[in-house]
Amino acid sequence: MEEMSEKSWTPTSAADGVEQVLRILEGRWKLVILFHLFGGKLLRFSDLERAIPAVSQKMLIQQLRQLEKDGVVRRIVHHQVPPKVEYGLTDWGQSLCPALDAMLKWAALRENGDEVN
Amino acid sequence: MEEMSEKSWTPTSAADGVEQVLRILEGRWKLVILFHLFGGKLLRFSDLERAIPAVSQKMLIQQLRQLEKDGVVRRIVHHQVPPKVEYGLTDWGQSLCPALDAMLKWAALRENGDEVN
DNA sequence: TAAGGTACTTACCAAAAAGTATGGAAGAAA
DNA sequence: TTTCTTCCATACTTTTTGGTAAGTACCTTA
Repeated sequence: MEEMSEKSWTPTSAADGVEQVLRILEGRWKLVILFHLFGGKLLRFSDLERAIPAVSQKMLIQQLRQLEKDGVVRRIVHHQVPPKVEYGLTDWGQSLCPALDAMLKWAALRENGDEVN
Repeated sequence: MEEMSEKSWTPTSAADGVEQVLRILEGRWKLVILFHLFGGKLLRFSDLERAIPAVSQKMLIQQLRQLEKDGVVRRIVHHQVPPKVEYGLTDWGQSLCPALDAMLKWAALRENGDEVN
């Protein structure tokens, strides 16, 4: 368990790889959005507003757009009036689960009294 | 593979958990520092400066201090003149590997032509 | 006495991210 | 014609983060 993946990384290239992921995930509201969409759920813009009351419309759409651009979220437009737009995860977005799980497990290690020094 | 860990998470609590991890990892230089310290290496302040030429002293010490405060990095002071201070990872810091690995794997999925839609 | 190496501080400025407030399009229903 | 719903867009302000430059403390060696 001394290695990272199968590829050979330098400290810099590995850091770059992880940073790409962080850039996708970081942003005040992205994780909450993602966790609301996991499990194949499709939510409308207004559903997300209700689910995350603290977010402003500007922030919500901004984070959704970035997630979409990064290929994590997909946008389904129904041409109706009033408008109906649904948001869901792409397959790649769904496949984030193991990584997030690993982070939660790491965070959990802390409380479990494992010596940190 | 539909669940997150063994615990029951709400979208909000899971997002909070992951965000705690992101807050530790995010910061312009933290990942590079971490990847330089992986494998039990002990590096002096000046070693890190040389290893990461683009970082300023202010930034380097700032990121190190934050990592230390978060329990990821440990600081070993040798009382000498000129000063000698070494930095290394804590056990918990080392145990970050699987999580970072999962992120690299996720990033790699993208190129592998797996349909994103 | 002066110069130098190591590990920092501090003051100051710029850029990026987040938040607030308001406005608008597109029709359908009253 | 006015109103209503939904999904945004835009201008502006505040907060956070990152960066630059300079200085400091300590003791050693020449």
